[in-house]
Amino acid sequence: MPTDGFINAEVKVRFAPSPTGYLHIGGARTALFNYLYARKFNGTFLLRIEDTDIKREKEDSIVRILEDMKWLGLSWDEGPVRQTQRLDIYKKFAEEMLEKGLAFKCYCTPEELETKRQKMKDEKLNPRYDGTCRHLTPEQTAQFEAEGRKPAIRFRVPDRKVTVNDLVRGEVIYDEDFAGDFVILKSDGTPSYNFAVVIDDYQMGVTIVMRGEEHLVNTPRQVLLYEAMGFQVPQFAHISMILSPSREKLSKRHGTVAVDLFKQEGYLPEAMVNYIALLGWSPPEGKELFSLDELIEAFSLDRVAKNPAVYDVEKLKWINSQHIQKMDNEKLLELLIPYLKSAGFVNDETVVSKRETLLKITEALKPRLVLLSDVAREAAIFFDDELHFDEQGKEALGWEATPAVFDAFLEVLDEYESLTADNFMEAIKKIQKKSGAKGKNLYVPLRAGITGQGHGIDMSWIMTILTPEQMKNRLKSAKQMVLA
RNA sequence: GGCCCGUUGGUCUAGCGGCUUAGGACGCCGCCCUCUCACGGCGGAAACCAGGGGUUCGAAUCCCCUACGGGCUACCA
Repeated sequence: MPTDGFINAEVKVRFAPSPTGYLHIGGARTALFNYLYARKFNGTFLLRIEDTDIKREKEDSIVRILEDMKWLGLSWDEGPVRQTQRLDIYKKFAEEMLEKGLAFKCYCTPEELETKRQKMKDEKLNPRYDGTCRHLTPEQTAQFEAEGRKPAIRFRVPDRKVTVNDLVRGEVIYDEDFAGDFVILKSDGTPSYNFAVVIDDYQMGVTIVMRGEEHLVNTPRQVLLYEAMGFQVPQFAHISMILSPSREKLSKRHGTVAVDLFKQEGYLPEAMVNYIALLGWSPPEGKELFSLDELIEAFSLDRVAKNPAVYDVEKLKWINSQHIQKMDNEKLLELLIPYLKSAGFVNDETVVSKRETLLKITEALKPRLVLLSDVAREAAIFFDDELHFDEQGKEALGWEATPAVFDAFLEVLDEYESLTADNFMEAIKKIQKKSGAKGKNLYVPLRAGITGQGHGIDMSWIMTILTPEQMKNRLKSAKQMVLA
């Protein structure tokens, strides 16, 4: 039995989404845990698409899910395998079960079943298949066939208790009557979910079935199928769900839940992965900031919580900002460029020609970025030469010391080709001496004069990144404001 | 209705019978750093461990009941 703590090359896990839309953070977490487990134990990570319900659209959805997984950095070793490409396999196994008497054909129509189900509900009975076709005579079968009815194939569910041993939840026992004979092959020849998973997980050699809690109750049915067919039963690990802040099942109504939308909003994949891991798994030590590789190292199934987690965007934001701060400037700038471009601050040419300046801006702004997209707002003072005054900036225009500071600043600026980390303090001192202002009375007018704002990043950054020419122009228009 | 799973500050969680006056993180508040904002550092408020019964010398931790939340009960996955 593979357990946490030693390397097992036989470990094989899988992520098996159904292509019903996009990858949301719950699915992403299931994928992540599988990925972490596979990597931790040198195992294999299989990706399988459960697309047997042909009524739903899926092509677009599959593409999106694969892209999201790649973006998160969750690489898989096998697949994607599509269940729709394996339909004859399921059919073959279903027929085999028929031959062995483990299953039977059921000619009941969906309408008939629905009527019966409703009736049972009304009589406060458990709505389940009543066994109508369990013991059909050859004559009855012939009769139905003659009517042109297409049969579904149902599993003859054995009448006994089933124990599921779950790596997260422990032993869960189900009574003998927990389920009626359920369909394994629909009348259109496609397999039902419970049947297809069992065949697939068995044939693909999956050793641990790690999935969402919504599948826990399906598990005894699957265990029965494994045993009926003589397959070795894998281990199971059911991960609790992720709930919205209103404690409901997550859906688009609760803000951003789709992975690709987080990407658009300016979250880092490593931050997403870090945050998602913390929902339902707790690190062995106090540490909470992890890279993917560190997660692989630290992950273990026995620290996965049983209770559902409510997702909280505030903590995600914090984690995102932390990952941004850790990133080196070169890499961060690359990620920022798309946002700078769409804000109209840079283009293909200036990205190259002004690279040094852009790197300085990146470094200056780094501590203030929560989302990558914040750069559009934060970097505006460097690219937009028109002053947009905020309340404090405007107020500073009226200060007594302001005109003198502006004039001193203009004069001093004439003395420099450019301001740098080395001569910046010297320039400030000169302005101070000429204007007679110091401290707040010096800095706030300086800041307001070239950015229009009363607060913001360190003046040393602003004055060394902007050119003297830019600053002079801005100061002049600020002077106009004072006079007006 | 039945069957399962869950319930520690607003949120994520630690805790797996005594180490607990219940620890950490986000958020919130205050102080420090500082021209300001952000970062960072320090400190604080915030949980009668869902409620009630047991078991035990001793329970957030074990058992039972109740409440609440969720899942499943399909020819959805």
